[in-house]
Amino acid sequence: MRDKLQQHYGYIFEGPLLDEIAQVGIQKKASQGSVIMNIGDPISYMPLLLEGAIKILREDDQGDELLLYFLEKGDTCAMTFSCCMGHQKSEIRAVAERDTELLMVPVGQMEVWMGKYRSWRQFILDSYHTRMTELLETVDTLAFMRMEERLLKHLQDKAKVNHDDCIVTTHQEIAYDLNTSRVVISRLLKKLEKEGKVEMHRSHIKVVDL
Amino acid sequence: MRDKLQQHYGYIFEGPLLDEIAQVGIQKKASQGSVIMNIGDPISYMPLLLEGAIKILREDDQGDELLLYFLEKGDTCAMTFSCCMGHQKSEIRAVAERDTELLMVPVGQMEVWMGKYRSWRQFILDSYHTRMTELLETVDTLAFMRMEERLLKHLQDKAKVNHDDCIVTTHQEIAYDLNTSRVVISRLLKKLEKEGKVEMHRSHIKVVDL
DNA sequence: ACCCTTGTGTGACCAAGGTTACACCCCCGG
DNA sequence: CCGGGGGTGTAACCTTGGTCACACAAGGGT
Repeated sequence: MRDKLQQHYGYIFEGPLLDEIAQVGIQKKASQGSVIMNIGDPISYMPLLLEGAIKILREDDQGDELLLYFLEKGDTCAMTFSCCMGHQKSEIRAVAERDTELLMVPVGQMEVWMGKYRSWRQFILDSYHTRMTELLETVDTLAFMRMEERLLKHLQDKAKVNHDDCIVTTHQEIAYDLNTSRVVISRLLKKLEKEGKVEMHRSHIKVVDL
Repeated sequence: MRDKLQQHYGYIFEGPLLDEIAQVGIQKKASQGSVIMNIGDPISYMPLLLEGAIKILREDDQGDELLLYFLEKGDTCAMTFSCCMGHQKSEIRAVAERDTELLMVPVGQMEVWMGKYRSWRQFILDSYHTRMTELLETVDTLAFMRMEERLLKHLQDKAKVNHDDCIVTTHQEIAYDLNTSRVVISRLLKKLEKEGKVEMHRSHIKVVDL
């Protein structure tokens, strides 16, 4: 575990901080599809990604879902800081996009390290910046793109985050992520296939146009 | 100016920091409708709002606009920090919603105060948190609400930020903010009027249902 | 080999909202 | 007092995407 910490965070944090993280951090594994954090959950730990990928979802009161963005190793969930300061409850859902290893740090440490380590402050600010940018991109997507473009972008993003141009999923799953219906996704996928941008097979899709 | 600083930021920042801010800050006035910061602008100052209100807009490459949120006195533009760390260029446009007074702080100071003042760090994190929450709300609006609801929400938000249930604007302006067309806004406003939620007059709208 | 579950394809239809075109009204300036 | 520009109302039409219904196909278990 210390290896992976060193590997993904070694160039960000100074030695003593890495030691502290390793000391207080609780290792956790999440298998693909499992819910790591749900909307309304109280937040007591902040996750650092060591391995794998996570997708962050938003849900409204009718249960409609929307994918916000993916997190990869080296990332953390800036939303969590946010929540530590505010309502203390999660505003989002985090689901393991594939098998994932996390290091859970008690939120109390955040404050302490904030005063103690310059690199931690920088890390927090960087995370906020990255997350802000991702959220902005999400807004752009929703505001300015049509469903067909959103779909293609989603497939490309998903391929990137899994390092595999072959996406194992169903039309229904995609429909949930994009907050639309299965029929619409089937329709548009067909269109994208005719345009030569994807290849469809049962339960998996190959993205040609990456 | 020092009065307003004390008034709106006095309870956040300690005395010495207030002094420093007053010392290096450049006072600036922006009259209603003027562009305070544009997309692509290099960022060298961070604005603190002393008086008035600002609206933050996003634009795509086709020139389509979308209002992200409003800022009021006591707020700052978290996007600006973001930009200070990243591309150095503004990702958004800021327009004075009404006559506004700003205090422009050189971005170099941010780093310095970050190490020096605990209250400044807290302020920056709080700002990020608030902005994050607002952006999330924007996403919700786009993803889950229909145009009629978005319109009503927009009018209510605008009324709040201007402390006036009577909104001076045109249908075209609203259409720009919501990234739709004037015709659609006229149509929906008529509907809202019939439902007793607003009253329409030439060049101004009264929000009944606040 | 048969069923059953899960995943897909498709036609028909509907609703929201975008587009075009044009009439009209208010108000201000000459 | 009349001409013109900005603001608004509305009909007609189109496109996108959401809904419903149902057929069919692939693969796994018994």
